Amino acid sequence: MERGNFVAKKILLLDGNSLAYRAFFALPLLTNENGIHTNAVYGFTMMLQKIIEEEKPTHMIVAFDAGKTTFRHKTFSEYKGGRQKTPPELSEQFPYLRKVIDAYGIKRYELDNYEADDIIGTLSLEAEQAGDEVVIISGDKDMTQLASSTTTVFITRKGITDIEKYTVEHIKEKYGLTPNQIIDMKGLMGDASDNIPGVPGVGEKTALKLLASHGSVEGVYEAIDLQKGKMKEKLVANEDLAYISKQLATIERHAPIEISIEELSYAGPNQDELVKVWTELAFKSLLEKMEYTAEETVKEELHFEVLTAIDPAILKDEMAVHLELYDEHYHSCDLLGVSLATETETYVIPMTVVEQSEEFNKWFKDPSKKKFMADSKAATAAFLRMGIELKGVDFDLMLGAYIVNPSLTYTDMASIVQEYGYRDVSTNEQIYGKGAKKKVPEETILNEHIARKARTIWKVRPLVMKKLEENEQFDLYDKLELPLATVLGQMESLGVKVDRDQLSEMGKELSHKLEKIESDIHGLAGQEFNINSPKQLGVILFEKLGLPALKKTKTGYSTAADVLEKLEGQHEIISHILMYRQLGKLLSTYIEGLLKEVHEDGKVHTRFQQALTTTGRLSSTNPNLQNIPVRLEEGRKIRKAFIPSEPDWVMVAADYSQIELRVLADMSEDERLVQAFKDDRDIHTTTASDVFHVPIEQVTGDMRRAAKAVNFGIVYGISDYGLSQNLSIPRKEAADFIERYFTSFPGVKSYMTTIVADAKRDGFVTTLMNRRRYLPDITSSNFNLRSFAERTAMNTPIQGSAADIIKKAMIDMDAALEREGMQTRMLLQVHDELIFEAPPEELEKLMKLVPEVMEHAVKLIVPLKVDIANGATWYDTK
DNA sequence: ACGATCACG
DNA sequence: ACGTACGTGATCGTT
Repeated sequence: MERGNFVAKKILLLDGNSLAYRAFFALPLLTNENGIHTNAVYGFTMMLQKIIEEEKPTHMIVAFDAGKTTFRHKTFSEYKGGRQKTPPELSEQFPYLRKVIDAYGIKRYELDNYEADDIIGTLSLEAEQAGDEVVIISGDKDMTQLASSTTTVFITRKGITDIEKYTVEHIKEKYGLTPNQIIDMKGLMGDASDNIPGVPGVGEKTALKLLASHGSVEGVYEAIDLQKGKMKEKLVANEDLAYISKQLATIERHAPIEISIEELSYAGPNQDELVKVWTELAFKSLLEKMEYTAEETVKEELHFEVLTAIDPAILKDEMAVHLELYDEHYHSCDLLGVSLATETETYVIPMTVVEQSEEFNKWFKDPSKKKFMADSKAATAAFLRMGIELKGVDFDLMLGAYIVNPSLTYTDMASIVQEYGYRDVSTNEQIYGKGAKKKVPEETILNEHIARKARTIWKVRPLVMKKLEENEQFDLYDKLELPLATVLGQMESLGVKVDRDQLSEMGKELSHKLEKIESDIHGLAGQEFNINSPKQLGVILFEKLGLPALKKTKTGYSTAADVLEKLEGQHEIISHILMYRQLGKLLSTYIEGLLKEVHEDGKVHTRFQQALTTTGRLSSTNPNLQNIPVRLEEGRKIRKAFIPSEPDWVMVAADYSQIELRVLADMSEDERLVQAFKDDRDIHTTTASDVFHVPIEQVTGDMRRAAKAVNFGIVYGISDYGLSQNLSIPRKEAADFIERYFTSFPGVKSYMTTIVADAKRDGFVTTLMNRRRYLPDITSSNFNLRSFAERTAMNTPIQGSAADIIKKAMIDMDAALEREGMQTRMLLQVHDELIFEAPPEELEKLMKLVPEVMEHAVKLIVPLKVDIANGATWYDTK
């Protein structure tokens, strides 16, 4: 942490492909309990552990070869020819290898048309010119050509952890050559493994002898007359091959890489991620070793004071404040204590002291006293349980870190701050344990943990702020996410009233229906079995009843709804199973599940996850109130149980109409799409009319349905296969639809092309409010990974901008209700809609106010449109 | 702990 | 040739 800029860099450049091959062939073909081969990943990991420990790098990267062909193939088409295909046992390990590297927090890089060598050659040159110390690690001796006074090349011997270090001196000693002459050696002797020919008949001995007297390939041919006999013949006959071979063996040191040394800084592994991937791979010995070292980690000593009473003098204008919670269920869990920190002081305040201190409460709700926190929404909601108000939140560590990179998982504070190189705080798991063994530790341990958290916030805040500024994301963070946290905290605390009797009544009815359907199914099957078990159901349908198995999953037959629907005409049992599934889902998830979540106040208090999705959307848990049924009437009835919390009040629901397509219109500036929204036309019908070249009046239901699917596809990052699946049509036809769509909406097409190109150039995409998502796979040579990243590049700006807009609307709405002095309460957000409860006397005003505010949350080149409805229950807001 | 399934936008 | 629509969470059965 205290590492100053004056400390020299030590840069480790690893050749990923070469090392993976080495590890694969050096170790026996290990298989873990899940049947995955792991030897290459294991060997690579062991090597990584050792090298990090011994070399203590400040910067690291693992470079990979991209694709099958490189610029070298243009020179010599047989380059690397005759090489055996990568064994599948090794190929399957590459995804895990990438996961391991990511968990270590090490950068990965690959570049179309170039090999790992070239990336490393280019980076090492950059480092050399800056005077930095470099270590290159590979299994390929070619790399030794890169050695210099500041660069050492480590080549793995036999095993993978056994290493030979090639310095300039070592190369001189061993071959009598300079690093540059290694290339000449390859030119003369070739390299069987890369299918570099060299001069036939010239081996290492001869090559070294020739170079000793002539210095280089060029030198040998300038003095060719000094050779005689067979040797001269061979050399003369193969002069071209010698030069080509030399060229092939030369590592490119000016590859067009879009990454610089500065971006490689290495801050150590993300322990949580490492545990995850090692568990997946079943690397037990490494896991045990980590637990051992985790406890050994030495933290900087911290002095703090545990307060039994609060002297107002310690409460400053700016303080880090942390509320420690026993678990993530902050609407119900124990509150374990509060800590405060400034530059010089750290305090721990037990909850009993907090509760009794009027001074603290006053300071806490004073908006001019700036609080730096880690999860201000949790604190807002948890303190509201005790009737304590929190105002003046000026920093939120979790939100800041999330804005900087939404792709990371924010499990606890230790994992967040590790991203910023800070390690002086334990993970919650280390302090409380996990599973059945979880418990509150003795007071001294607990207090230190809590104290360290406030200290951590204070320490890491400037680093997060700097990142936000650098990325021009401060406004997104400060004007959007931070104020939203408070709004969300209040919404969660308010909760939504649930009519338990209504749910129980529906549950009874459903149970009876399910019993009946169950016995019907068993009757039709001729035996009893568990309908909920896809395995047992598969056996009944596809073996006993002999129905055709149309799709398979990893584990057996697929019995998913889309598969069963295709079988509906073939056996009476199918429709019963579909009905059983539908009703069973309602009963277990939405009746029984929901009832379990109702608190003593007769309300459900969801938690909106604000730092979770990669696109910027919220998510909702315990219970999830963002997926309450609506599409089918039976399910929709569940919404009758969501009622206002005051007598005679009403529920109000307002949703954005086609917000994602409007965002697309805005970003693509496609003329026809923009005009369609300006004219307030039905967008799917308009699309159908354009794509099928028929007047609006002649658009049939099926045409509109197809157009709607295409519009969805466009938003998702279209592919012909995806569309064909959705519409159950041949892929060719789907491709044709897409083609016609792009002809009609050329602006959309060029937007899609541009956004993917931008993502390739920048490594990330952005939304309306400058939210970022990094897409490292966009340059991958793996078709699947790359395609996925490309679709994400198209989808994230759309989905994420829509998320930005409704978040802004929520903040504006909260302010509007406050400003108008209204009693109406905002309760829920469901991605494109907001749900309120309101007293009847405010209804008329509200029905105007909400659309007004939502439609003007941001200004796009197309209008935003909001539909609003009210009723006695959520069900009735349609 | 994980995959299959299905609920939502 | 490759094989998937984007983003989530809860429940169930199986390992």
